[in-house]
Order: sequence, then structure tokens, then C-alpha cells
Amino acid sequence: MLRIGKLTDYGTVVMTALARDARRLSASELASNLTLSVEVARKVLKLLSNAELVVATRGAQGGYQLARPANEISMAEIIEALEGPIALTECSIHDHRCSVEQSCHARGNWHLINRAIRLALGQVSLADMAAPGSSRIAALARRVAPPQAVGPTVHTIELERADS
Amino acid sequence: MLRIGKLTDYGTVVMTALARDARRLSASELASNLTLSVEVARKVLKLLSNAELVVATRGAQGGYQLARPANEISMAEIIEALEGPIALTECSIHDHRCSVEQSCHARGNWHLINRAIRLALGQVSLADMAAPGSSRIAALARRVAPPQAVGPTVHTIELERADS
DNA sequence: TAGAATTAAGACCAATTTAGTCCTAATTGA
DNA sequence: TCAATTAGGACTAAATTGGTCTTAATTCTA
Repeated sequence: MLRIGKLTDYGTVVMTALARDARRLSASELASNLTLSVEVARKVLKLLSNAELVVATRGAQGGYQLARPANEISMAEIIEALEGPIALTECSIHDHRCSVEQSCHARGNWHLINRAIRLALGQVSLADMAAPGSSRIAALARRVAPPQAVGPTVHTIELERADS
Repeated sequence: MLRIGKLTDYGTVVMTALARDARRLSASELASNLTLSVEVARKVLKLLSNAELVVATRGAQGGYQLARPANEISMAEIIEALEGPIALTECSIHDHRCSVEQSCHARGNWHLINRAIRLALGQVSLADMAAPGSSRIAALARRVAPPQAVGPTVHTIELERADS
């Protein structure tokens, strides 16, 4: 279904919580604030910490804080921290041979598509995500949306000069 | 890992094969051309047919053909045919209550992100996909890439010259 | 009209992935 | 020293996915 895992979903919730509160928050505090099980919160925070999106402090009074300002953390980073690389097809990672060479035309193109999506997600910051209805995200959609979508109706041409 | 399933991968291969050959091709022909098992080819074609991206003809000499010209079929359609709706988070589909209301700030934004990605994939046509290295896809990436990415790393730049 | 070629529909199982839990260090403040 | 925390895995159960198979339904051709 081309969807992200629950952990990632939790991850964004946790991150937005951290974005709103500058204090150092423990896994259990976060868990109870967000109605998550402590274990899940821990797991998520562990991953985010490995990815250096949050800084962890051990010991009593320890906890987690954002490693950088929320507007310098992208959704792409969060997703990658929790799901691994953004790569729609397997081919994009390790090139175990595809069924047949022509599919690999497709492979190169998949690669471009991956990049486009990776870039799109890289444009969305945690700060955007924490805001009620981010106009920056909407703007992104508009930027992508452009002249005309492919489909049963019309097409092309304008795209060629779209970024000139 | 935010990736599409194998069926979808096969699907694009099958679709590009159909895009290159105007004749009516049977599941077994396609399978042997593409080094897929006949069963898998059938399964994929069935789904594509349900989505009305190909037209099926039964009986002897039957087979499949594209339902529309390749430049009027988008990758978004193909992906949706094989994976269901493009919706990164579950919330985006049915709103079973999230952990807490603030996560639903995030929900609205996820929705926007979904749309951006859906739109991006809607911009890529099967014809683009069948071409060796589609400049239209690269253009899409460039359009997304825009002024400045969020985060410590700069992802732009390589793209700038990627297809020049 | 019979028979062969094909798609349609869906059941089914095995393998992988994901979610969620739990346990045992290591670290640090009081 | 002790209590509060994170670190790092191991582990189980559930869900998903990939792949195969079986049984119609349809249609061409001889």
C-alpha cells in the first residue's frame, strides 16, 4: 500500500512533541503524554537517537531532546531513521539482477522517482509538521502539481520548460 | 522501508512490455518474455485489468492490451492498481483515533504529503517509464527540489546537473 | 458442436516483515 | 550506594506478501 510503518508514525508524533517542548523529556514522560506504551516509545527514541535526530542523556534526570532546531530536521530524515532508506524498488538498493534487461530501463527511472520523492520529503521540516496546517507543505504539493497531470486526459509539453 | 511490493515492480515491467508492443499478448507470452512465472504474470494482469489499465480478451487468441496510450497512464495509477491507495499513514484512510489529538496536527500534514507524492507519481507516465532515461522524470525531480532543502545536508545540486 | 486456449476468481500455504514486549547491561545524578 | 534512565538485543505473535494451485467462464477455430 505504499505506506510507512507504525513506528514511523509514532516517531513523528514523538518528534513533534519534542519540538514543542524544549525540556529534556524521558521516554516514560513522552509515552504517557502521547498514550504510547513505554516500550514503544523507547524503541522509537532509540532509533531516532541512533540517527542523531535526538540527543539522549542517560541516568537520572536523563531523557531526550531534539538534536537540532525543528526547522532543520526533515521528514525524510525521520522516515529514514525509522524505516531505512527511501527506495521504492529493491533494485534501487542492491542491484540483484532484474527479470530482464529492459526492466532496467525502468530501473533507472525508478531511481529518478525515488529521488523525487526523497527530495519532496526532504522539503518538509519537522517544524512544518508540528504546525496545524502547514502552508509550506501545501506549497510543495502545488509546486509538484504543476500544469497538468498525466491521465486519460491531455498532457505534456509544458513540463519541458517547467523549471526554466 | 517505504517501498513498493514486488507485484508492483512486476506490474511496471509488464506494462512497459505492453507499451512497446501494440499486439494483444497473452499472460504466458508476457511471462516468458519477461522471465516471470506464468502465475505471477496472470496475477498482475488480473489486477491491472480490474483497474482498467489493460483490456483483457478471453478465449483462444485472447490476451491483454493497454487500455489507453502509454502516455496517458500514470505510475500513480499503476501503483494504486497493485497496492491499493497511496496513503503513507493509516490515518489518511480510515480515521481510527490516533494516540492523541496533537498527533492529528500531524495527520493533516501527512495528508498533504500524501497528496504531494500522489501528484508526483501522477506526473510520471508509463511512456516516460518505458523510455531509457526520462528527462520528464528528471524535470519533475528538479521541480520538487527547489530553493533549499531542509536539514544539514544539501540534497539539491547533484540533481541540477543530473540530466543536463 | 467439440475442444483447445485463455482469462476470472479466489483459496491456500510458506516466507518474510512488522509490532510489540521483555530482559540485561551501562550510565549518571542525588 | 541507589534509583532513574538509556543502550542493545532477543524474542514472540500477528499481519502482510509472494507465490502456487484449482476450478469456473469465455471464446476462437476446426
